[in-house]
Amino acid sequence: MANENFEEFAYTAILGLILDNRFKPGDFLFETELANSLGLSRTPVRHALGQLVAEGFLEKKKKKGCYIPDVSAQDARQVFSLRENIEGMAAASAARFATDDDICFLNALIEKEANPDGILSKLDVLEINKAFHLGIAGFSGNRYLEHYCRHIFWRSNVYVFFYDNYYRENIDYSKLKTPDQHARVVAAIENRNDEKAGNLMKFHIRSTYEMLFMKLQHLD
Amino acid sequence: MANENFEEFAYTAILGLILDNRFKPGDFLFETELANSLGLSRTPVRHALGQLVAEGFLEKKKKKGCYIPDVSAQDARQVFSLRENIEGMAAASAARFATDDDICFLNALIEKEANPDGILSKLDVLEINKAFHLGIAGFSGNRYLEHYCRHIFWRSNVYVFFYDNYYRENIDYSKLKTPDQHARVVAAIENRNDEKAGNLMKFHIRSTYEMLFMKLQHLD
DNA sequence: ACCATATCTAATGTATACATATATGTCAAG
DNA sequence: CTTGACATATATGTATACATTAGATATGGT
Repeated sequence: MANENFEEFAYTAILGLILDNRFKPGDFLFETELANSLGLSRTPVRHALGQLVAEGFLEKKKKKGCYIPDVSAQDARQVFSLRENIEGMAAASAARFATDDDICFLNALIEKEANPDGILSKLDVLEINKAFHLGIAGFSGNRYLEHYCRHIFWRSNVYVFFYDNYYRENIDYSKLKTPDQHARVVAAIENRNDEKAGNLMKFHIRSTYEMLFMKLQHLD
Repeated sequence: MANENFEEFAYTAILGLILDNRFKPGDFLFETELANSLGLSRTPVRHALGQLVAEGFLEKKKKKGCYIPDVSAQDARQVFSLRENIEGMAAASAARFATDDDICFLNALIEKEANPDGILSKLDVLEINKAFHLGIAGFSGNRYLEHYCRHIFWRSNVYVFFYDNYYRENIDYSKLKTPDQHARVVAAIENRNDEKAGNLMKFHIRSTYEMLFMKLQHLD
């Protein structure tokens, strides 16, 4: 990945800024400002913003700009209800189509998740979580389903980033129940039990949502 | 939608060209060429292509360009298997959340479908079909699900346009089984039977796929 | 004839100048 | 004090010129 171009650089850089809590929901991301701060022209920045909008990570008002999507309890319900079903499908499909290599990859992930060398930074956790969810999406063997997973994953992460405890306080991640839930999904995939894999994934996502739920009450 | 800008115009225009089979799988879509033929500069065209790539309609090679993904029996399977589940979800959701007005709208559609005044042109059929599927998507009450429905609907229509009998020969549309299947879905929604609505929609889409299936064999 | 290497070309990648629309603020009328 | 028309600033939308590079073609040594 040494030869990434400015568009790709801008894309990851902007994503990094968002994950770094540099913006709050509703904030606009100005092309000019980003271009200056990244030392680029507006062109690649604009392209990157377009991708982020297409992927659902940002929203856009015509002739106004891109902004961090506004959050509401109702929106969260829609997002997570859909994510539950979409990723449930992906996990079930992965249980049927994942190769042995794919499953090794997932097992390596949950091993690192449960027994990390050293403490996991927030960025590490994001990386692992992303690899897990998008990995399974990819192993579903359906490129369109993978695409939807990617979209709804990022969209729901707006909530996770801003309301999940782990991203606000310093908690020992490996002690949370998330790694265990991940492990059980992978086990079901390894056993080629598609129905169980789907249901465990749905449960995992619903569990994440319910953890956020109380913190979202005030949004209604 | 009178005030759409050039980026949106380019987006729909390019989509139209693809659905019109103006390119064959593997063909590159050149920015310069499209810009000239649409009477625009490369900038909005490039943006539109970026969206289409982000949405999975096109693929892209760095520094080379965007091209039509391979059409194949396997791809059709992926598309329709996903569409079945996505639109199934939407129909089930619509059975719970559609307003009485929404249901009136759907009933008017199936009435026009079963008893058209005069013969229905291919474009009429497309229009009705679009209104039915995207209508239900909208009545699901989930804007993200609606977005996915819209996407997979158009993507699957690449196959429908070129392999469905109705679009190749002159058949009396109201005598096909499609209108009846539509009607039964609407009835289930009207009865607020979400599970049945979902299953009937899945059946309808699977039925469409199976009608195409034989004609797709040679693609493998 | 074959393969490696140099050259060329056409399309993408990037910067920049300019056009246009939205939001905000000002000011006068009610 | 509120309201509405109008001016203005600012950020997006668009066109265009230029830079870069992947792939095609030509070249030349074996």
